[in-house]
Amino acid sequence: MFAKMDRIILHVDLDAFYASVEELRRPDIRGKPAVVCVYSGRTQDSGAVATSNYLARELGIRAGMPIAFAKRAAKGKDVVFLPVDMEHYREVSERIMDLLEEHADRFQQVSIDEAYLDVSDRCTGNYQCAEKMARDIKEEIKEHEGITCSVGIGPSKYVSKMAGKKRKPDGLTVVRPEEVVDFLRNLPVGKLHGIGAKTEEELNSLGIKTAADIPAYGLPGLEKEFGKNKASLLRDKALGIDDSPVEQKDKQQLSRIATLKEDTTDADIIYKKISDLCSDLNKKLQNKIAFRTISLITIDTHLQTQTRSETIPEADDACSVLPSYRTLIDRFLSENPGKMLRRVGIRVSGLSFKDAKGKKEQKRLFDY
DNA sequence: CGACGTGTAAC
DNA sequence: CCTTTTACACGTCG
Repeated sequence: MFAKMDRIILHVDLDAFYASVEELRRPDIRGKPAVVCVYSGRTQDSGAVATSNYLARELGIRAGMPIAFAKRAAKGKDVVFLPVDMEHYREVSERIMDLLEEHADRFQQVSIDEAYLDVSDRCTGNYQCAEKMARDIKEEIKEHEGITCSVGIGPSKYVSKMAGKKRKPDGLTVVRPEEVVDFLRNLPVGKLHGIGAKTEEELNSLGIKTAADIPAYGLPGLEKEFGKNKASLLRDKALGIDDSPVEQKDKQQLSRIATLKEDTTDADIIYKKISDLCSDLNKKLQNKIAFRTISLITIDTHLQTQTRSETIPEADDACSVLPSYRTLIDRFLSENPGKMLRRVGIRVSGLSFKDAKGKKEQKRLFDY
């Protein structure tokens, strides 16, 4: 009989990634707080913070914050503000991900700066081995690319992710299977990966403050509040239960969104922007990805998002479906008379991948 | 059930 | 005075 061995999974998170990469090529900003920004281009300083380095975080400057707020926090201090350069970060990321993949039996990149490595086979259940691997990986990335990362090790993706959050930057945290419940127990629910502001608020209002409070509340009670599905999800997060495999997933959708120079209700202005976004998306599609559903995304002056979508005969060229987008725009406008839009976007979904001969292929969507 | 729209979450 | 991209769950409608 072969008992199913416990898995060992590493979560690798590149520290303050965009900022770290900038510090590498801009030695002059080292030792200073640095803020990497997405400028929206409508006014000076309109836009949001993509990443800040740890010195900037000490000033309270965090990802997602409006640039104008960050500037206020930086007032009088020597803080460097830089625009994002995604192309460059993607190059660096790609090289690092290639390094990481070498160390894994199974590999899953989850974003530009994060990946899971299943090392169960090569470490045969030995956490010492996994820890050594993590140190080797950290050293290798430091040596080859000059940046630090934080690694979490645990028996599942979720636990490794939570472990990694414990010590940053340049951290290494191991949570063994028998330690999982204790490790999570006293964490505030909002700290659990997958529990955001809304759910945190809802849990708190029930008197549920820490992870341990969740199972203590009882599954039936949770189900009344959250429904069967989410209730069991919450309980699993509290107890560190996660069987999801480390595997590269196919993309389900691709989208592009942009901020308008000025708020508008004008179909022609919107159409023009949509047409730009289609051209941009085509660079990604490369005539290799076909789609069956298109969506128009709108964000109004109050930052409320709405979508209008339509399933169409399969297409592989975003620009070729511009007439359908025009229809969606007109539909949206007639259903929302006078609504001022701030941002507009497009999305294609129902994707399938085509090979060189234009034939449909099964997997491989994640390559693009 | 498939299509569509919204909400939540994470980066 | 607030970016961008993706995923997924869920409610609703026909």
